[in-house]
Amino acid sequence: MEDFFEQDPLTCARGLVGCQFHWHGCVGRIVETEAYDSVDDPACHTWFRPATRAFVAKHPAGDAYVYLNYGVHWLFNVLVKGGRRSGFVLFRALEPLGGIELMRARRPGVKDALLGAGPGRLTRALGIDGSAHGTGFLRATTSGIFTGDPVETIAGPRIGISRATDLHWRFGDPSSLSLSRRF
DNA sequence: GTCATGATTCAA
DNA sequence: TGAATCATGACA
Repeated sequence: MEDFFEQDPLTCARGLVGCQFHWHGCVGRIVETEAYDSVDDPACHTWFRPATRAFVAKHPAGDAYVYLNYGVHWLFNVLVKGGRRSGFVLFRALEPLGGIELMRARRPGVKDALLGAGPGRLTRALGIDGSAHGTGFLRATTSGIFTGDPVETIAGPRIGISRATDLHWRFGDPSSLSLSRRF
């Protein structure tokens, strides 16, 4: 699966929709992603953060890039490099498939379909925080990504960014009930 | 729909 | 020192 991330970010982001994301006892179906290009994408952290450019240079494809957004929520990305272009894929939403009890325990009172319906909710449901940053989670035994059944995947503008809003680099399964927002 | 929340990075 | 930031939940 590591060579999967040796493509361009758009191909990776689109191809991940419908895949299964395993994370230390929990499993979810990825239903929403976004692509970021490390070179000519003003919305990518590499555009304005030297530390992120260093991360791209030092880490292999498939390593996790995790950071705290708005001082409140951890966001989970995967490094893409080695193909025609490098960048990141942001995991924005997933449907719980396994280990749901663990997710519920982390988010008391939240409906199952909403446990992973957003990039911040996703990390909280899975228990992801800064300790996952820079790890090669694809090579671990209790985490990884596996192909699932093919699904319809559509594209739309990325969410929450102020630059390059014309690029339709958000991908998702429009039939999912666990999207962070409707397409 | 509005609004408060509040860590980290980086430039000034 | 301060501006910017790939969001969420509570409330009306």
